Amino acid sequence: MTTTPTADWLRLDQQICFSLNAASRAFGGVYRVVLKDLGLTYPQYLVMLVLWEHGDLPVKKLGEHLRLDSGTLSPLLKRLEVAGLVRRERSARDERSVEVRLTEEGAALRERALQVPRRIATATGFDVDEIRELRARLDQLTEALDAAAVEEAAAE
Amino acid sequence: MTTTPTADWLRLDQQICFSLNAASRAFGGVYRVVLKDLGLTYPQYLVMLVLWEHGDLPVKKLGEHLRLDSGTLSPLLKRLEVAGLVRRERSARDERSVEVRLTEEGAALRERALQVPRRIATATGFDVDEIRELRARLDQLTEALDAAAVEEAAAE
DNA sequence: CACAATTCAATTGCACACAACTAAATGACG
DNA sequence: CGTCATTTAGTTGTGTGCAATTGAATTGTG
Repeated sequence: MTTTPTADWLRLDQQICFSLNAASRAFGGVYRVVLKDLGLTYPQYLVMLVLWEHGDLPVKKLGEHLRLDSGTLSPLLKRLEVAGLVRRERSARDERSVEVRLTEEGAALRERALQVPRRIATATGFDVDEIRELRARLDQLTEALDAAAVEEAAAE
Repeated sequence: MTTTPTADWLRLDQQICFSLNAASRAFGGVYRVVLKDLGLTYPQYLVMLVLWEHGDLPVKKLGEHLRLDSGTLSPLLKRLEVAGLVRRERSARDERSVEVRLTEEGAALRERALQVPRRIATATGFDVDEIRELRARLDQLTEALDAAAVEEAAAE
């Protein structure tokens, strides 16, 4: 409705990306505290979530669920292996593929993790519906941004 | 309305943090493309935004605007200095402090950066009001999370 | 079967983010 | 004036995140 002067577009406090970035790091701070007893970082926790839900998976599939590539996952999985939570085994059927398997200890950790999402949800100060609403918005945003990134890259 | 079984809280697709993380990285992807001609990364762009808006600042103040500490800013500012966009000079009044100053080149870059926010805004697929709404939500979220992190940490 | 294209994980290099620590400078207080 | 707590950058170490490359294994095609 109001026309915005071009220079104002540069004002930091109008930058949606900055708010997103700040929220993302604020989440990181809460997760750091909450996950400390589990001995997990936030990305490691995400990997464990996927394994708990879907069972053993090759690295590739794991990456698809998390939108992460092997450059990120390889060292992360090695740390989880050192921690005794997963094993990595070459697939017999396809020697290129590496299966990530939960150990007993890794599977057992799930019990202690059950309380995490509720603690996080409480920390947001949002109720379930507000969280759902925000999630939908963010997913919509991600979809649009991914599409735009492809277009921008193609325009080079 | 519906009571959610505890186990479902662990389902990845319900994780607000995951959506936020995904959106944050999707933004990163668009910014990477858009900022490539400017020779800036996204965090470097944020630093330049602050300097363009507020003028020369000590590292400390810069960090307060961006919620970043010297461990992140020091190497980042060195890269901006190598790129010729800023100078870092010990304050005469307080030898502990380092003033970050825009060079001619750094100040000039602002002209080329003016188009960036609009390209980003277009990439989101949201109109101005939707962006404002989402920003408000995210800022509210960040505030709640920061407060919760302090409480959780204090509860140790 | 042979050979090119593809797939997949790992590695390398670069750039954050943040905790913990160091070191220098300042300021407050006795 | 001297001492000590505080402030401020910088450094180090760990852990992502991603682009680019490598190398091995597989698949598709003739």
